[in-house]
Amino acid sequence: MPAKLNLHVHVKVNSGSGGVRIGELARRTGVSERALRYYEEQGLLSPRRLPSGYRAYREGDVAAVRRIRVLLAAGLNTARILEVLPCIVDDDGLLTPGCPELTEGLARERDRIDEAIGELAATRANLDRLIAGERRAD
DNA sequence: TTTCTAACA
DNA sequence: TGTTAGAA
Repeated sequence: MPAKLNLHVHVKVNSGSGGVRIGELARRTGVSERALRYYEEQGLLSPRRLPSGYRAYREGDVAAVRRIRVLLAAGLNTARILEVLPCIVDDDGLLTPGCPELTEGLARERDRIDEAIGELAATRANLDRLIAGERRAD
């Protein structure tokens, strides 16, 4: 039998209400309200405002926040995420580079991390020697 | 009760 | 990012 690929096209658009408020979005994503407001400041989210001044998020923002978290966890800063987001393809939670140039850019981010790891490893080695009371050979 | 902005013992 | 004060 052919591979079973279940494509849940949850086209669940907004419920009739005015939108998701920050408290609920925070609960549903596990991200603090503080962080959600920060993402907005960085241009990563742009909820509309209710006459009360309260932020009204769209249902899709739940997934948007998850994407942001994945990217942050990958070491990208908010500025980088802002420019990279439009090239990201989200297949039900699976994020993949949508543009070829993005893949290259991310590979360089990885190299940058490798360098950092190398420097930390060297620093740790120096610390080990210091702890062991190793004496220089001169 | 919830959210908002602004600011930091 | 957390936390918090003061207001709506």
